[in-house]
Amino acid sequence: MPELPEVETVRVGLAPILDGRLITGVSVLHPRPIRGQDGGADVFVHRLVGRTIATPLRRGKYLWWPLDRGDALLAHLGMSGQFRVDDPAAPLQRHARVCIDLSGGGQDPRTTPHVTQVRFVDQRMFGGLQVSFGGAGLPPEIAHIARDLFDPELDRTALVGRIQRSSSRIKALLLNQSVVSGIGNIYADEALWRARVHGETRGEALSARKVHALLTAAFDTMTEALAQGGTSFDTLYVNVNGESGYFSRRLNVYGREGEACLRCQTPIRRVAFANRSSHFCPRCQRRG
DNA sequence: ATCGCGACCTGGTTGC
DNA sequence: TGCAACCAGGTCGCGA
Repeated sequence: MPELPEVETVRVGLAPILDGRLITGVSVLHPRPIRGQDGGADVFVHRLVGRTIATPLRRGKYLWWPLDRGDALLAHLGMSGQFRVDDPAAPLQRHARVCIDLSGGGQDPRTTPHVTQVRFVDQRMFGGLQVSFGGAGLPPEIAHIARDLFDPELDRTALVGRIQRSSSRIKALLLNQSVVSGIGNIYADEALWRARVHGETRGEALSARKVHALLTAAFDTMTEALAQGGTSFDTLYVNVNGESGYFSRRLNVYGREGEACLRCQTPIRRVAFANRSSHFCPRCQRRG
């Protein structure tokens, strides 16, 4: 569910809560979200308690909290994962899976209470947490994840070239996290609509100019979504305070099957694509 | 190299 | 009202 703008909203929300805080306790309420942890819950807890956290980082849809010995708590929200910041005495959310107690001063003691609990809440449990030993840089578990469009070190020319050399369909390339990360089904459909590209066009059939326009469309869509606090259809996606974003009001094609295209009034179509749905305008977005 | 598919999960909505 | 089928924004691994 959460794509780059939603994960970045969570990262920004967590930053002042986590930076400089000490982990005083961890409780694993369900084993599923730490399935990737070698050694299971005991090791997970042992490696976190007593550690100090730095500012959280992100690549694509992955988030990690650097810890004081060069390792990190690596997290993916999956389809329904949330990080919630609560008073430890507040009632547990129904799908709370892991609770992490923090103490010590945050950056701003007026807004960060002395004792806080960060809860990983995940209804469907496609998300996960694990301690990674990658050193200060990118956790090795996500070495295959390409830079995202918000990454200042992204080599856009190389990315355009990679896309143009591929016989894959452009929507599959946008969704492939080892090509460019952070884009999921919603923003892929939105970017393709904005750039007037049919998702089944092969990468090799697109001009460099068109690929650039498509990447710019994806970047702009995600930038606008981030400014709105992310996209949400319901309470499944929320920020660290449990609030939903407003970008769903601005979606141009996603979820608009049968409704008029906002450019040409042609009814938006929905078709199956790689085990999910694609939404597009059959007039604005012609196959290449 | 690429694709479709199933698996991993829960729960809300839809239709009979 | 009950119940089954279908749907959901992600990722991984399999076999073709």
